[in-house]
Amino acid sequence: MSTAFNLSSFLPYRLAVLSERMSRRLSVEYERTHGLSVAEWRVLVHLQRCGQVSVRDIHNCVNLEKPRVSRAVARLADAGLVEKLAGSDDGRLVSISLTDAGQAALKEILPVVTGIEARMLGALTPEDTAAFERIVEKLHRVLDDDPEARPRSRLDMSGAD
Amino acid sequence: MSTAFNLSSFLPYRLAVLSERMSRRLSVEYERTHGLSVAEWRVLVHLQRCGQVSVRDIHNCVNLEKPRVSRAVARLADAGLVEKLAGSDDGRLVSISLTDAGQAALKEILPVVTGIEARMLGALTPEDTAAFERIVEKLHRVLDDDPEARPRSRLDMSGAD
DNA sequence: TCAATATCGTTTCACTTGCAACGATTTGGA
DNA sequence: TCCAAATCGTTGCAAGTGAAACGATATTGA
Repeated sequence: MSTAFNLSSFLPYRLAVLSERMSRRLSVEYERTHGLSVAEWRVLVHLQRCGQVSVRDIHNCVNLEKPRVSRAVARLADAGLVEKLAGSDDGRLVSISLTDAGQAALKEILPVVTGIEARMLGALTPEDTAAFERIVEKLHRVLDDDPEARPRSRLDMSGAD
Repeated sequence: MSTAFNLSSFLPYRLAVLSERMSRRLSVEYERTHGLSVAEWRVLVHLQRCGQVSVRDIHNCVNLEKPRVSRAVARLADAGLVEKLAGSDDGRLVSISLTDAGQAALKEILPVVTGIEARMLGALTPEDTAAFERIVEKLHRVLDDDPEARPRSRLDMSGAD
């Protein structure tokens, strides 16, 4: 009775369960409509935002391991949603960008996905949303100070620079 | 400029990134010290709480697919941390319980893991913690009403019964 | 009673994943 | 200049994963 540990109120577990459920809900959507995986979805979104980027850039920005990015890009290129160009000045770099088909796909997916997010956010009060931001950031900060934790990618830093 | 979608402020993404980082931080701990995976860790914890249970029970309670539970239990049994007994009345059921070694392992791991959690919670004010609970529950409720979302396991229901 | 159905745990199969190693290219220093 | 070290993207490999199928056992209904 001293060691009564309750998994269902354990912070990391609660976060994992909610996150998995939410991610799954979304991925069902773009998997069914466009056959995209989570990694591919993230790559597309990042490309729309940043134009021409390298694998390394994507890796640094959307929290995906380098091989995962490489494979996601390869699949997207096969599907014609993305274009890979040999780097001009630096021969090692690969310049990745959206094709018209890729832009069209995103244009279809984005409203659906943001709609689902809106339904979630709609259940929260403005104070909730603000609190959520604050809490997520605080938890990240704890991990930032923990040498055993993975560093967080730059893009996930919330202004605190 | 109309479709300026920012992944890093997208709710499901933010949740996924934080959750992965936190889970990884924890799993590093019990992986290094006891060679446990996330699934195995969850099974152990559930057993400590519920005594003798079946695979199905675990599956329903700790958000793991059935095959994943089955394999986690098999590995734990090989490692001697868990005991599998043929069901007495119902021949299909398997009765799974902690061995002494399993209890000992948990006794070692739990303080470390709860310590990490405490460091996280320590960064939050009591209001933050309360808000977090409330927000997580609200988001779950939205998914509960979504027929496309996975149902949530009973144990993850927060009192709202 | 006995066949049809449901449930339990395991296994098969195809696929994904991360780590490490690799070849190719570039950079930096002797 | 030229070789060592670093960086980029890819791939080999071993392990993990989910969906579906499977054998075994229980339950249900005629």
